[in-house]
Amino acid sequence: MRKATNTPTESNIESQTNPIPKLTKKGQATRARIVAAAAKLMYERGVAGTSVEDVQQEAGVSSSQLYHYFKEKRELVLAVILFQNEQVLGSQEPLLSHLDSMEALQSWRDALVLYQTELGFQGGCPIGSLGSELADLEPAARRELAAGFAQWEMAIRRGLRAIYDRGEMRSDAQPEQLALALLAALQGGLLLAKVRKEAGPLEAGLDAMLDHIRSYLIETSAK
Amino acid sequence: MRKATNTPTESNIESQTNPIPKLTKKGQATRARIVAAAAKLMYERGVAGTSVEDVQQEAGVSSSQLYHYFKEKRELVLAVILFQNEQVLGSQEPLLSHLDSMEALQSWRDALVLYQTELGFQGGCPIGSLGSELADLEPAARRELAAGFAQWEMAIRRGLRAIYDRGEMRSDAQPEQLALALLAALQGGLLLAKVRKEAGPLEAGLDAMLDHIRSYLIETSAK
DNA sequence: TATATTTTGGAGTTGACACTCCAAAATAAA
DNA sequence: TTTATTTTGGAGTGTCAACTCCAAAATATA
Repeated sequence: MRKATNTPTESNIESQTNPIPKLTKKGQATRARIVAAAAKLMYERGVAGTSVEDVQQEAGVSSSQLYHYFKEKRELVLAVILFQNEQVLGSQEPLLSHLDSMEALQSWRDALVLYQTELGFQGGCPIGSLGSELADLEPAARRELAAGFAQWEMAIRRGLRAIYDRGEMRSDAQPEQLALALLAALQGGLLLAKVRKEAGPLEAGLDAMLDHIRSYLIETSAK
Repeated sequence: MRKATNTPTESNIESQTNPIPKLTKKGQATRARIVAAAAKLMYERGVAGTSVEDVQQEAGVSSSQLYHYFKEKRELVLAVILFQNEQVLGSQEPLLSHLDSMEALQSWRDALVLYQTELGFQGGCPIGSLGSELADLEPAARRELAAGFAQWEMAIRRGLRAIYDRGEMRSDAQPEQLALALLAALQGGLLLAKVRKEAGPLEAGLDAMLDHIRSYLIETSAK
């Protein structure tokens, strides 16, 4: 996205209200291919580092095709954000939907660390990276990214809340705060791991936060 | 930075080995003005979103001046990173160099939250933002950013270590891990706050981690 | 003061980028 | 089958980006 060039229309509401008005099965497939290609490239190179032409090549479509499905690059970026929101949340299922025990939290932590290690600590979190780049530049993008984080936070919160509601946590624990703190530690850990190219920060952040959560557990062996 | 255009030279070592070979007093001032201008713009718009021409205008210099002091944009970016490393660490002094009590940690936390609130949660951490954008694209930049984080981590670590060495922490505490975890929570909190435009995530992340550190304190009232 | 070096002005070059256009092919609707 | 709509190909277009060049002014050095 080139600074603030050619930006005649500031409107950005109508884009996601009716995202797919009338698309043939073939059309939907093409559109999906474009979004997936854009998501991949923007994850690897950032939004500004990915040209529309790059996306065309990666998806194997022509210029007119891309602009048939997306009015402008910004609209494609919004579609990519929705795509990544689904991907990130989806790829953590079913772990994410059952974070209602210390064992489940530990498994989730292990899976995250393992996955990032396999990736070589490249890319970090798709939502986090997009957030860092776009939050102050594209209000519409910021909103969607915040929604993605909120979904994520809620999934964690539900798990902690379940533990709390089962009476396994001291009453002075605040599952909501802990969930948000855990997400923050995760995001920070991912960022630091990406910059340092090592698992240490991610492990330290998550482990400390899990330890902290553990410290609120009641009796029944705080394993 | 435009994709991978005109990138004939991959060498990037000689740039910071001898950063300021022979510069007049006037020359140093001009160079400093350029770096400060670039740092400001890149913090606000990202590296890719800031053109060399933008920097020229902001600093009030001509094209030949900028390219007299910096061989290419990438070299300017490296200078900006060094600048931000100093700025970030420097702006937290003297708080950062005396994080050797819970009270000091709390004051530091309060200052961070207050500052971000005043900023309207824009920009986040200069090092973190640059890290997110550049870590996977510019190896030299990644190294400098990692060094900046390391300095930061060390400052925190020294504080926690002092508490530990005074015997005020349980012996099973790991000041090194806690320091890194605290930095992760801070970075994640900053990122989430930037995306959500509210202090909540930053407060939750830091408070949880400070609570966790507090839980290691021995007797002497865990205030 | 004389000479070497650094600093500056500003026009110019090359290429990439976001986006447009128009007609043809494919598909759906009637 | 006919007609309307969607999908596609591919060649533009204008702008802006990074970077170059050369000579003049300012400053340091001898």
